[in-house]
Amino acid sequence: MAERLYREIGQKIRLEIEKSALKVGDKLPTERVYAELFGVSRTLVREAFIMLEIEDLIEVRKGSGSYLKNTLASQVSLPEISDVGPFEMLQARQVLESAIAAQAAISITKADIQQLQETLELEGAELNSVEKANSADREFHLLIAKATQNTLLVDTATRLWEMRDSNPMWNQLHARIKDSSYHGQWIDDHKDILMQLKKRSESGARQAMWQHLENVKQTLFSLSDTDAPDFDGYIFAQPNQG
Amino acid sequence: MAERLYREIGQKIRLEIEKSALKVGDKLPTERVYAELFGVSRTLVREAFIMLEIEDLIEVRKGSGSYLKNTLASQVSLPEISDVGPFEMLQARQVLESAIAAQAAISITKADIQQLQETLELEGAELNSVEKANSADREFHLLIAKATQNTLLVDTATRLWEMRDSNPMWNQLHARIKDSSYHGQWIDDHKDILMQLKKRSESGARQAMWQHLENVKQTLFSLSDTDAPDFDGYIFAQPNQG
DNA sequence: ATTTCAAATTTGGCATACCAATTTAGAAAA
DNA sequence: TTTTCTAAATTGGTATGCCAAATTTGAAAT
Repeated sequence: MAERLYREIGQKIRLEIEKSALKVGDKLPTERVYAELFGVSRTLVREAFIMLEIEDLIEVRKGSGSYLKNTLASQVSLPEISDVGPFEMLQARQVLESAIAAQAAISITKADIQQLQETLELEGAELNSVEKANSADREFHLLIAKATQNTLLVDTATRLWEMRDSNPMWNQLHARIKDSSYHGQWIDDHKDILMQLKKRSESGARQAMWQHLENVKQTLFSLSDTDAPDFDGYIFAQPNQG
Repeated sequence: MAERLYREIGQKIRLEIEKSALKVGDKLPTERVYAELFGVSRTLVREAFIMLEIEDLIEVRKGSGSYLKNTLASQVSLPEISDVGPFEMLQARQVLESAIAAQAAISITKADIQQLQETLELEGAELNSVEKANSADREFHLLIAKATQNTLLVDTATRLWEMRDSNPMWNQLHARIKDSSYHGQWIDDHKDILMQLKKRSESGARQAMWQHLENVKQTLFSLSDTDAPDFDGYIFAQPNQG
C-alpha cells in the first residue's frame, strides 16, 4: 500500500472524533495525547492535523488547542454518487455545462482564451497517455467554468468532475472512448467550443458544448451496445436542443 | 494576521512553481532547497508540501522527490460559502436553474405539474408568514429539479438552496424582499414558469426562470440601493438571455 | 562497448528537543 | 469574598538530526 503515514493518522483521528461524539466548537485532545494514543511522534499527529485543517474539519490555535470546525457529515462528498450511471451523469453535464459555457461566453477574458488554447494543444499532444489526456480534458472544462468568474459555477463544475472521476464505471469506459476513433472528434468538439467562446457567442457556446456531450453520449452508447457490460436502465429522455 | 507559517510557505511555493513554469509531471525542487531558499527549516517546507498534496497539486514520493500533479489553474479554492455574495449566488442560480427548468419541460409528468400547482397555491396563501413562504418557494424550485428525473440535477439545485439558506446576508435580505410589494410579481413569475412547463416548452421554461431570477436581482438591487448595507462589488456582467 | 550490481548519494520519513503564545493557578491585594 | 497580577503549566511552533527508500554512480564482469 505504501500510503503516507500522516493520512492514516488523520483517518484514525476522524474515527476518534466520531467515537467521542464531538460537536462543532468542541476542543480536541492535544497533539501529544493523540501521539501517545497512536504510539507515534507528535510530528506525525501534527501533520495529520494540518491535513484535517486543510480539509476545513478542524481549526488549530497556537497555545490554546485544536477545535472542531465542521461536522464529519459535511466532509463526505455525497455518498450515493457511485450509483449514478454514466448516462445520467452525462445528461447532467449536458444541461449544466452548456449553461455554464453560455455564461462564460459573456465574461471570458483574453487570458482565459489563451489558457484554453494551451490546454487544447496539450490534449492533441498527449493522446498517447490516457491519464494525461483525461487530465487535460478536465482542465479544459473547468477553465470554462472559471471564465464565468462565478465561484458557485466553478464549484458546481468541479463537483461534477469529482463525481465523474470517482465513478468506477465511468473510468472503465473512459479508457475505451479515448482509445476509440472518436478521439479526433473529441478534439474537434473542443475546438468548436473554443471558437464560439472567442466569438463571445452565448448561444453558440451553449450549443457547441451541448453537441460535444451529445457526441460523447453517442459514442458511449455505441461502445456499450456492441461490446460491453450492462448499462441498461441508464437511458433518459433526450432533449432536443433549441 | 497570525496565519500559520506553513500556509505562507505553501503560497510561496505556488509562486515559485508559477515562476519556474513547471508542467504537470515535472519534478519540484527538494524540500531542502526550498528550506534554504526561504530561510526556514525543512519541517515547515514539509508541512507546506503536505498542504499542497492535500490540495492535489503535487505528489510526494519517498526517496525520489515531489512532482507537479495538477496545474495551478485547475486549483479550486474550496468555496467558503459565507463570502459568496447574494448577487453572485443569484447569477449562479439564474444560469443553472434556467437550464434545469428547460430540461424539466421535457420530462415533466402530470403528477409533477399537480404538485407544483399545489405548492404555488400555498405560496399565495402563506404570504403572512415569511418563514412558510420561503419554504414554499424552495419547494417550488426543487420540484422543478425533481421533474428532470436526474439525481445530479436535483442534487445541484439542492446544494444551491442549502448555500442560500446558510448565507446570513441573504436571509437578511430575503425577509425584506418578501415584505416588499414585489411579492405579487414573485408569484406571477412562478405562475409563468409553471405555464411554460405545462406547455412543455423548453425555451419558454428557460426564459421564464431566467426572467424570474432577473426580477429578483432587480428587486434586491433596488432594496440594497436605497436602504441597505454594503453590497458593492457583487455586480456581474448581465447576460442577455437568447 | 555493454551489462551488472553494489556502494554512495540523494530524497523524503519520522522522532526528539527546545521555543513561544496562551491559558491556568494561586497568591497577594482590595 | 472578590479582583488582580504574576509565575507556572499547557499547547502548538519550529529546528535539528538520524533513518529508510529510491536513485545514481562507477567499477567490475562480460
